[in-house]
Amino acid sequence: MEDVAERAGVSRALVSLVINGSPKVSEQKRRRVREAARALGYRPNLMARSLAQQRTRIIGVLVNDLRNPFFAEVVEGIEMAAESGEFGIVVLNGRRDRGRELTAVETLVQLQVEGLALVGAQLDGDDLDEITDIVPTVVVASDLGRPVDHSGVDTIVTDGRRGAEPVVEHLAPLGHERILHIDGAGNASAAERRQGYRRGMEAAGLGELADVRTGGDDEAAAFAAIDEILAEPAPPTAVFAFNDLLAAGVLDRLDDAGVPVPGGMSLVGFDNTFIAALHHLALTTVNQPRLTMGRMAVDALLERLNDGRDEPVRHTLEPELVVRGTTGPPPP
Amino acid sequence: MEDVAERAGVSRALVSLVINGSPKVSEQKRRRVREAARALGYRPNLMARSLAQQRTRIIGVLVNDLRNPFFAEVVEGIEMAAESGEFGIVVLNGRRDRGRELTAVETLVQLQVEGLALVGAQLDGDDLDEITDIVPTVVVASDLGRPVDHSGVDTIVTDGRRGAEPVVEHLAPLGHERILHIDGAGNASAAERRQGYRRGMEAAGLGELADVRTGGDDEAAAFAAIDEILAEPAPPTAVFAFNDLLAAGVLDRLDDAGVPVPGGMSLVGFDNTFIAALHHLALTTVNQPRLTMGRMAVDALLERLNDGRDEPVRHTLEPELVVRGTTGPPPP
DNA sequence: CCTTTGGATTGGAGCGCTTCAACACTTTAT
DNA sequence: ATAAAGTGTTGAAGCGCTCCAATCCAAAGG
Repeated sequence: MEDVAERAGVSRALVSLVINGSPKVSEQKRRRVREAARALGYRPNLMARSLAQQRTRIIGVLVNDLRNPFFAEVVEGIEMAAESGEFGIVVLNGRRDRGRELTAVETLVQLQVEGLALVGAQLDGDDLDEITDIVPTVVVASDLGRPVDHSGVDTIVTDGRRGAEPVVEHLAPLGHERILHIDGAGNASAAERRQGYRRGMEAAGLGELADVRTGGDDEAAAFAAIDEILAEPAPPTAVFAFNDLLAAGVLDRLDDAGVPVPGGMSLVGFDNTFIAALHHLALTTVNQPRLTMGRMAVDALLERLNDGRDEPVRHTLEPELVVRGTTGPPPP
Repeated sequence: MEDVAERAGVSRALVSLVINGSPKVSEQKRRRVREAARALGYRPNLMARSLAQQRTRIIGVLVNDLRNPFFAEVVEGIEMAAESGEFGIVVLNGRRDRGRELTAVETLVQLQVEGLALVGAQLDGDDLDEITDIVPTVVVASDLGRPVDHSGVDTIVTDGRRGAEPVVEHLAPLGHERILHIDGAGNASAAERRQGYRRGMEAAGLGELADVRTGGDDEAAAFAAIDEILAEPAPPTAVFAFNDLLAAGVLDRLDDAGVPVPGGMSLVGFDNTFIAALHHLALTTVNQPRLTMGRMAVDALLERLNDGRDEPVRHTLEPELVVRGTTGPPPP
């Protein structure tokens, strides 16, 4: 910067003004500075700038698992919204590991992010308590494992219960009674989806038959559960999986076992990722408005940052059942 | 930091030493400082630290499209390798837009990243020329559209030609002659894969029948091409798509048109993403060692950063044909 | 007892930028 | 003519940290 100033024959302060597009710089000097900067290949140091400016214009994003297309798309929504709000984002990948999530949040805070978006993170209220005093936080989730209750935290959730109930309401009238749920294990969104399933079963008068097996959040996590139920005397006629990835795993396993879908078994996923839409899977699933979730998350943060809002908001989005080809009447 | 120092009854310099784990601090003061820091909820400011230290320990990653599982996994490989090298990564998403890629690189440079990894980026030599003088760069690609030739740039590529040729070598013996390639359009990796296809066709004595249609890099990009060829008098009996996503789109469209796969048409993808492995697709495809590519990219950067290497390296990985269920003999 | 040694601690300069008050110079009002 | 009010421009302080050289202190050596 020194060099640029010298070459343009002005002070460092003026260079700064030019770079930040200040209106009160004469056209002449502006040109001189611009040219000097280009000639020298000058690039402002973002670290120094942030330090001096006491702001970074960065939103930190912690995401549960980038390999899951669902999260990738939420992040994309966040990115787009942040961009139009003149913010950048830094994405850190928790890779399903709570410990990693913790250090990731720590890193983001130390990076001085101005807002924090937790996408499907496993962290709970206690972990966040300290953080949210420092930086506005928004939790984006399919639903909340343990409800967050802190005035510094906004939440954007799709109502997992109201997403899961319709699944049962769709299956029961088709004639299914033994409907199994393979859950998301410790996943943040698992609990509420489980609960929705249970309520749905009860509402359909199938409360006694409700059955939940432990799954996880990727293809492989379903294998054990499927092998297990197929070996049972009265296997379920329908499976409701925690998410699309898991459902894809179920589908594979059923295929291996020669069970036709939906002829021999109906199957429902969750998230409505592009995988579910592939005709060869044609997975019945529950849609979540991913891009919208991302946008709302950023909006919530910007309201705090720009407009000074300081009471929390809770946005709940309605998930929506998308019926495709993996559900039908149970086998006779 | 001032506060911590005061509370612990030491100087700021000592606090710094404790935080950076310097060995020459008495156990007593170390404890005092640690405790004061905890009590005050002190968090070092990464920006200030980087500025003073003149290094960031950050590797910048520019990725073509995070929604594509292929790239997501390469990034995951990069992340893991960076982590074990004590580096953090900042991932920016080009979202298939060259302009965005350009600004993203600019941002990363201004962020003072110590290394730059371009994953499937569309930028070419000219764009990089200026950058690579400043920061060690590694290009990770399925292959190189235009070969990069700059002493500051390392490359990790899978040989697209040697990935594409075997596809033809697999299809031709099955009896296919009219083998179509739907390409990646302007995508960085498209050219070489196209070339591999052409050579394969020629080697199989089918040079005359080589036919390339414009595609892209996601599901939708294939629709036009498929509709087109299905309307022709002598449609191909096999399609080799630029990548798995594209292949999935082809599969969908063939499904719509009632063309059985592989009965009526054989289909091959590229990348061997988890989508291809789903039994219901069971897509024949070409594997690329994604995690390895990511790791090698970081290794290349670290060699420059830590060991001072300054000649470029070119690593070429061998892609591998994975035969699944979407290829078979052509219809009679 | 004084000097030496070496480990522990500290003051202060400096990293590259922003920003504010002060200044110099023009223009307009009086 | 002088004062007032703008414009442009600049010097210098400060952002939160690191790190070097200098200092301090206690133990060891003479």
